Amino acid sequence: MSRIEKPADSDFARTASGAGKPTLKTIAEMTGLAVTTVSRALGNAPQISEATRRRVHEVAAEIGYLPDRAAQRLKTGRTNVISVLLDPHGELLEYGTSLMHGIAQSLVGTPYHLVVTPNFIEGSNVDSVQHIIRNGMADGMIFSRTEPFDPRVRLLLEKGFPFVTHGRTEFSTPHPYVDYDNFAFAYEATKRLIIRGRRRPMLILPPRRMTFSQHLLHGFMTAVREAGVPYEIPEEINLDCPVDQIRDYMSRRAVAADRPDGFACGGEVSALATITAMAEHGLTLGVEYDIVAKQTSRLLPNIQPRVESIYEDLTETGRLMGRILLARINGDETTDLQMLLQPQFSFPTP
Amino acid sequence: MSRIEKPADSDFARTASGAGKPTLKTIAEMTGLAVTTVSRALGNAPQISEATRRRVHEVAAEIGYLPDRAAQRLKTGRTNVISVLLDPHGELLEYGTSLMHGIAQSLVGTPYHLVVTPNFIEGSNVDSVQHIIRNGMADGMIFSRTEPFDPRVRLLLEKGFPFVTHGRTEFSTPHPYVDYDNFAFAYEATKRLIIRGRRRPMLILPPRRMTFSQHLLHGFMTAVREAGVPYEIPEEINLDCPVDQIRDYMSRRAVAADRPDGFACGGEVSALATITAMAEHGLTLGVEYDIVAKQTSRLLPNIQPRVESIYEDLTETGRLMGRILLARINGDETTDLQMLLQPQFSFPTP
DNA sequence: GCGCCAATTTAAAACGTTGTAAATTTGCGA
DNA sequence: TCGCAAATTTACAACGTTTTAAATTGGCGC
Repeated sequence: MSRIEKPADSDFARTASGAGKPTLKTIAEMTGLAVTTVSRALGNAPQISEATRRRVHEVAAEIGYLPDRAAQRLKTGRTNVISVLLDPHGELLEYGTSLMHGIAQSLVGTPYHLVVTPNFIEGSNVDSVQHIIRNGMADGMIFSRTEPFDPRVRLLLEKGFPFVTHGRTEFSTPHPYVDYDNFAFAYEATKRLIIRGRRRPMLILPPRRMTFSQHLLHGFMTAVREAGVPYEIPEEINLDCPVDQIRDYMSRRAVAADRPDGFACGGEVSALATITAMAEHGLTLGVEYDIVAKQTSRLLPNIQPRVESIYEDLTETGRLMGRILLARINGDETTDLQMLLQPQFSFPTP
Repeated sequence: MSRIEKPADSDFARTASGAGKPTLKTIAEMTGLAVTTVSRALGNAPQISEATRRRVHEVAAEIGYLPDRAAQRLKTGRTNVISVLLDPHGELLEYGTSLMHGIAQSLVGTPYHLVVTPNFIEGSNVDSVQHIIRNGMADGMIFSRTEPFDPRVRLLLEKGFPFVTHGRTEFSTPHPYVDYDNFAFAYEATKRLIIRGRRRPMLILPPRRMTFSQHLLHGFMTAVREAGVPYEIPEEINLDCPVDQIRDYMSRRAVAADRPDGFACGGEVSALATITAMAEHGLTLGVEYDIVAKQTSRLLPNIQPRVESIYEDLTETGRLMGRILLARINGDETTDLQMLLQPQFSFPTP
């Protein structure tokens, strides 16, 4: 009994344009050379004569030859793949496709492809990493939102697998990362609030487990202590909370006797939620309170009321991450492997 | 010619970590079967006895065998790759990673990987498609923002290459798509503006060349004609324009004698820009004018002033696109290949 | 013209999988 | 016990590339 044939099985591979793709053999036949020679010529191996090297390249270009990824991968064990771990929170506003665009840009002109890997297993994102390493799914890996002792980083370091993180860790072994100076951001943001006369600043943090939460906290605390003002850091909410939850919390705080009058927001969403909550109680931005927010889109400067915003360029971040990862994969030790991007202030500090 | 028999010794198995990834040969040696048999057993081929089929599966599971993608791809010509064409405008707010998340979700549990392909060549996005088809880079393709006679679609249809678009075309040959009913959106949005007493609605369109621009226009015009009110459709700006350009335009229109008093916005950004521009001239949402906007994030309902918004679920869209594409690749003709998602109104039509 | 080393080119064997065709075993009736 | 088909397993050849080792060519001094 023959297997139940899939009806039409989109047999693209067998028909039409899928077939007849030029291979090394094609070029070999056209030039009268051996396949091996063609391979070496294209790989610019040293022992090939300049004449044949050039001829092979010419023919290859003419017929639009492109090496078969599968065959190369099978033979060499190199995948030419960069894996991006898709963040469960990436669906939210904060993380647009900017990072992805940046990474993709850095890969143009290289043989590397960008493969998006969702977290297969809920919660335990180490398993995705484990899976990729064990099964040789990629030559390098990129991910975000690191924790001080991020188990993913630990595993990758242990295995010696190339990677770059968006965010730092506290491992003693250094590893490649691109990060935003969240200390500087929080420090500057808070200082501006204070300079404007705000006397009870609030900082809205991301989930505590993430490294950059500490950096923000540190920056905020430094500014607050320098000024000697009281402050507030809500425990109940964080930047990953649903918008309405943040708004509700703010709404409750808005009516308290000791309500905060300045907000350092780590993202656009929390800023908007705050404005909304304040407005519900007749409080006006710039009058009863101020906000300084980090923005990753170009959105905030264009809404009313005007929020002071400090920009984080995620596209550039992605570009750098890609570049660093490629260098890392190529074993290039000369490139800087760690980058700390400075906040871009719309206005100079007063 | 007798093969050198290794006794089927369980110690032969390299159960431990690292170097040697298990292959069919590993399983063959462990079970004492031939590689071919193991392959068929794992593929649930009919002529394998139930006993061996089960045993092979057990061993495979035990050692965590996973077929080598490169080898499979090389042999079968199938790549197990879905290519997503990265939109040059995807970096903007409107298109978050929602679509990507949706697609990725639909691929979980399948052997398919999601490869993000940027437009290599500026402007001419047909070349990316051409490249993917010619070089067999993927088994299927997904992209957005179709035009009525989109050259990408034409090419893909011609070549018989599996794909799904986000957006429709006007080709007579039907092709798989998932689209949002932008006619319904624009019609409803405009009707609501009119019901609220607005007498000069404005519609902000995406670039005219895109199919859904026509749909929006049609929906808007239908509502406007039914009501017999004057209307306005700016030529100078579109949804892809930078935020400040939209804001400036709105600002100019706000002071005109015949200023529009109702806005049907195809996205969050244009809505915010409009609010800002109006506020500059002392015009208040809900008093001098109204907005009904399409939102793809959950942002708008949480800002102040309150914009009436109609939701488009891009994650669900991505999920559907993935599902349809997989069905298409498998030659499954039973699945609906075209889906038109209806707008989700926050409130029922009065 | 010969020998020999260097410069080129080449054949053959892999990488891990699947398809084809052939070989082996099994079951069962005569 | 044999024969013969059906059931099951198998060997072998690919897919397109790179690597290893071997073969061919060329140059040059004699």
